[in-house]
Amino acid sequence: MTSKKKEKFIIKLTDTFSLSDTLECGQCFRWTKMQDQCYKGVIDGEEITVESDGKFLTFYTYNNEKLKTKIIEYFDLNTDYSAIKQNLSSRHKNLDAAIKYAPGIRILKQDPFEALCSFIISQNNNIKRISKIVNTLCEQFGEKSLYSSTYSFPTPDRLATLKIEDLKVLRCGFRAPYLLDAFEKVATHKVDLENLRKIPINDARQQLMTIRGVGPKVAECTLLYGLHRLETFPIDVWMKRAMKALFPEFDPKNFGPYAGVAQQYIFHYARTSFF
DNA sequence: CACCAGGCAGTGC
DNA sequence: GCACTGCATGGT
Repeated sequence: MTSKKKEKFIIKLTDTFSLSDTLECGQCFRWTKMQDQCYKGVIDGEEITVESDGKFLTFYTYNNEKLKTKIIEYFDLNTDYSAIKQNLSSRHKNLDAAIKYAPGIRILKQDPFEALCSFIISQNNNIKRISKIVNTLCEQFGEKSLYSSTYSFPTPDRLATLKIEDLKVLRCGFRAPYLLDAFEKVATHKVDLENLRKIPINDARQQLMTIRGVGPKVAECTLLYGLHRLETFPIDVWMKRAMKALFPEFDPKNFGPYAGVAQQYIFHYARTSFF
């Protein structure tokens, strides 16, 4: 490992933002908490340490300032969340309560392939073990960072060369064949992830669900967290409980074009406060 | 020991 | 269409 010092960059925040709520609300699996409001992770293959006091977002990286643009993009800092939250708050008083509970949450713009694989792994699983499996996948098949011990998320081409026995080290059980099918379909462009950004949402859902092990929930999470399709609305066990308790007789359609953002506030509220 | 965890595929009706 | 079940693994 080369000894190289990380450089420091500062981004001024212009809207409500919570680093911890954004990274710990269940949408991502590869960030490690270093201390309060300080996390280490990987964006676009580069190890990054990020901290925030809510007014500034400070990051440390071995790369140059070009990463600044990527980080602003990753944390979705150019989107007007006050407008989105205003839109959502007016739709239901309990949604307003969920938003006020953790108003600094943003929907990350993660890599779509990483999101797809992560949420295939997430099925019938818990967040701690999902993180463990995703990190092992990176350590086993990703590229090691030049200056540190972190690994990038492996490429579809690399993963498509693997056989079922290669995945035993992941200890991901019945999900292994699902991952293999995702690797193959993405690598061969039978499922073209980038194309899913622009096509009609139901076509995108159908495309993803041609992959074994990808049902409505995993497809929805891939579209929301990997492709920033904010109109999607992943429903898992927590969301079912929350909908029943907080929004009886309320159709998810009524959450409008930012239903995915609503979902994230409700999910976090349900999981950490309400029940 | 049972039951659960950000579901899904297979089966039976 | 809808209800039910098994599924790998690790944690309570």
